[in-house]
Amino acid sequence: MPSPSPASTRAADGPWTIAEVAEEFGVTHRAVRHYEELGLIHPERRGTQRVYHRRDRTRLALILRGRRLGFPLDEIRTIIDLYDAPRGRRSQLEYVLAQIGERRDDLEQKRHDLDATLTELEDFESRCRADLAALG
Amino acid sequence: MPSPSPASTRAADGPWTIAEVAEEFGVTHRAVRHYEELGLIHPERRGTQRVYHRRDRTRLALILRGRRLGFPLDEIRTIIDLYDAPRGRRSQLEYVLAQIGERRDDLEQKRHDLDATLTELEDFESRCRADLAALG
DNA sequence: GCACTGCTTGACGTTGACGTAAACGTAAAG
DNA sequence: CTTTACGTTTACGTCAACGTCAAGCAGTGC
Repeated sequence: MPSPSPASTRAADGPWTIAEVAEEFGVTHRAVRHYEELGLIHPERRGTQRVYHRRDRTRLALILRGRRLGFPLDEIRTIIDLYDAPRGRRSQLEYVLAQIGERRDDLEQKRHDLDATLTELEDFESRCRADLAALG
Repeated sequence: MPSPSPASTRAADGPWTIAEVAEEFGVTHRAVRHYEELGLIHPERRGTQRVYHRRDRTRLALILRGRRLGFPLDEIRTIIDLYDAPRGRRSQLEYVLAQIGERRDDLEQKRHDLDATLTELEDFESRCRADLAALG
């Protein structure tokens, strides 16, 4: 019977070491530490060592996605911090909503650029395929 | 009668100076020259001065769009050079088509990331608006 | 006890994308 | 003919995002 062995060698759901998360996300441990230096993640400390939980992995995924979209790291920080910002008072909620608006405008600009680029590229591809077909 | 005055003070369609294109595209002349140093644009020279034509402006627009999407400049160069690459021989056409494929994969990955980010952000916005409504 | 392996903290190096300052040419305006 | 407004090259500076040592701590294996 499979007992919930707590000292399993491979941590599938438990906390992770820096090497494990770095490996899993395809970045170096140096990059992970850099994100921490800039305040994008806050892993637990057990003595001197960093311990990563599911929450840190979620943030890391958001960081890397933001990076793929070309956002600078400090902007990424403000975005993901937004999700944890206090929203108890009306003024706080209104601030968060304003920030969301700005971010959305930016993202929609990017989608505009992206769609235009893809359309042009696909047009060009069609022309190339036509040329290729014309060559016999 | 409006004659085709060639010495018009504002060039609406003629060639442009570096200051004009920089102004128009919202970048510095230093940036424009930087793009030239990296081989992304090749303005004409009239003596020592740079003269920009419609072709250069088209390229500049592509450069800035690529930059907004987070592409590095040398990658942007290979992309826009692709549009001018020779496609006479079959092998050349096949190379161009392969390059197009890579670029398209990259762009579609970005669209994936972009759509996911926008969806999450809009979900979050809805929740915030609900919270705000609940506050009276 | 000691080597080995993995993690930690500095601290300096690198690359990309420009910024900035110096020093000089040039052409129209006064 | 000098001033003013742009334009040019050359060269070093800067900032972000890490890379790359160097040197030390900490549990583990024998």
